[in-house]
Amino acid sequence: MNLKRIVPASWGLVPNWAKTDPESFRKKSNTLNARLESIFEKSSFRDSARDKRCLILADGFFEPHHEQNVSIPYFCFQPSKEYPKGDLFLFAGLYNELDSDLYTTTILTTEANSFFAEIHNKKKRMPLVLDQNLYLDWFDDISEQSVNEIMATGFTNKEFLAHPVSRDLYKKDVDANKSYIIKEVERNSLF
DNA sequence: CCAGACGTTGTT
DNA sequence: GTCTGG
DNA sequence: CCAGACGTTGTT
DNA sequence: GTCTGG
Repeated sequence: MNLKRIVPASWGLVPNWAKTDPESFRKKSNTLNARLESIFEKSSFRDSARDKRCLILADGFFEPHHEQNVSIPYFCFQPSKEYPKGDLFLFAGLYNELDSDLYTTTILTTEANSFFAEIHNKKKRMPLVLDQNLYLDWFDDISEQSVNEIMATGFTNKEFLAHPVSRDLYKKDVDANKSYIIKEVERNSLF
């Protein structure tokens, strides 16, 4: 049985071979996300895909919705009875240890399901939000095949909601956690 | 073969 | 360290 | 996203 | 026209 614990990690996985100079690695390579279709092939992710899988806590995220050549950010969240404005969920991700107790991490992305394809209608990708029933399996010492199986089928069945938010989100240095940012904006919404 | 990348997303 | 690109 | 390529082979 | 690279 693996030990699981919640630890802080910096966003942007740094693989072992780049540990000597993480800053220059991150300048050249954006590892904020990893396409799950290729994590076992990419040199930056392969080692972590084998034995450093993790889950990342969140209560919402933004996806761009394109309409008439303009991008409108949508706040996506998972309401529950207890937390109608957005309950916690877990992204499937990979991590690596830079130094003792200093971690870096990345969030897996996959082809959007029908709900997220309507929102993220250009690239049609979405983060892999893992089904509760697979949290433990994800940490196990499992084969590449099993990992692929979990990734292919493991997106949560719980309902997501989404609403448009201010384009201020795209301004430099804006704090996406400010309440006005996640507030729904008035517009002729598709949803 | 050797040099260079190694990654994803899409606003300003 | 290993793969990709020229 | 926009600018630029759009092709193949593999030695010293 | 479409893909690739930055």
